[in-house]
Amino acid sequence: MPRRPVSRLTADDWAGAALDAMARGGLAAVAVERIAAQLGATKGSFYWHFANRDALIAAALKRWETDHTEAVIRMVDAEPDPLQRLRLLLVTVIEATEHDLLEVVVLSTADHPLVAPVLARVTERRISYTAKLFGDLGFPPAEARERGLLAFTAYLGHAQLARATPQLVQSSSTARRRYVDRVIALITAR
Amino acid sequence: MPRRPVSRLTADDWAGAALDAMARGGLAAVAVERIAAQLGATKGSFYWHFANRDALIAAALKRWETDHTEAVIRMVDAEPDPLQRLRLLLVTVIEATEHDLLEVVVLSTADHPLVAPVLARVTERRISYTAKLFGDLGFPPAEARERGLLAFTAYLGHAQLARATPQLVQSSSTARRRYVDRVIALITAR
DNA sequence: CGTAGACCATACGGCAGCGTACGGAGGCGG
DNA sequence: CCGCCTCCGTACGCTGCCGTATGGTCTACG
Repeated sequence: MPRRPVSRLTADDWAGAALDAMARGGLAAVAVERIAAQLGATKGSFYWHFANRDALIAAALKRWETDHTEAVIRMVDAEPDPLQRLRLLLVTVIEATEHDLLEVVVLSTADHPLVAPVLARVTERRISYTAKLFGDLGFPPAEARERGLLAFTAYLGHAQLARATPQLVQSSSTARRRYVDRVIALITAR
Repeated sequence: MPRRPVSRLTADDWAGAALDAMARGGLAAVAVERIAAQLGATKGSFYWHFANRDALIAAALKRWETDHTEAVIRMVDAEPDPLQRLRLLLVTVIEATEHDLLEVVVLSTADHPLVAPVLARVTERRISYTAKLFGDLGFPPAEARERGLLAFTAYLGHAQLARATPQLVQSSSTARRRYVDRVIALITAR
């Protein structure tokens, strides 16, 4: 079993550093030389592990795709009560948008050719899971899908609003809870 | 009264061209030399009218701020019936996001230092107007504000969804109308 | 111990974009 | 007709970034 020396870097190290840079400065911050410097290496190392910059972006996005969405779904799905599941999901993801810049950065680059397909998959996965939650609440499939989509747009809108006017989005946990309660009340009304 | 010869350009010409470029390729497309070429001029002209690139971006954003938001508000405000006013607003802005890329481009650059303050002002203006519409419907001020904010996040979320997964957002006018109806029904429920 | 291969640093070429220097054209008043 | 002021084209330097070429170093392994 080969032990990896600290001085050597793996492709995953680069992908992780790329995600960090992306969270801080957007897709434009994923620059080979800058990340190399911040990693204490040079481009020579990078171009050994990756063909080009696009390959790095793709790797970072793949990691984001597998790590974030599925982890949240697994965590939420452990909650037994259907209504509490929905509430837990909304609270979790809305809270996440306030410290996890990555979410909103990916959103802001939706039209990038490398981002678009990943984002489309993640979005579809999230909406269908949310729709499933409404199905668990007893709504028929079509209706569940529609309400799930509404819940998702409420989430997206809140995330965007937090960026556009942070001062309007009170970040206290009670305020967040009130917002979620309001959304849930409206969106589960029969 | 000095007549302006066609060969000469004004600062407003540059701002307009910058908005066009921005609508097509985002903030990164607002490049001095590229816009100059597309305008049939060179940088020499540009740096006579503007100090630097940031000044051009600022001018373009100012024009967007004054032109778009107020125009929509004036148009919507001509509708006499309060409920129809709300419906007209939602239909108009949601439809607008499908052919007016500018909206969503500005959103996607929310964290840019030049964009942030403009976007904050525009957002606050829009939310407060939407809140006023709910006030017209008879809701008390605090409640109107809260519902206005919800309506606005529904709009933002839909705009983001249209970018993330265009295939999920049916662009037919009837589908759009159904979505708006659903949102209004939920959001005006007492 | 020695060699092959994995890994990386250095150096280079190229491109795109910003900003500056400067000269020239063209209208307009004197 | 002449000079001035406005406006613009040309040429240049600089920086940041991508990608390549090439040689060096370290490690596993025979």
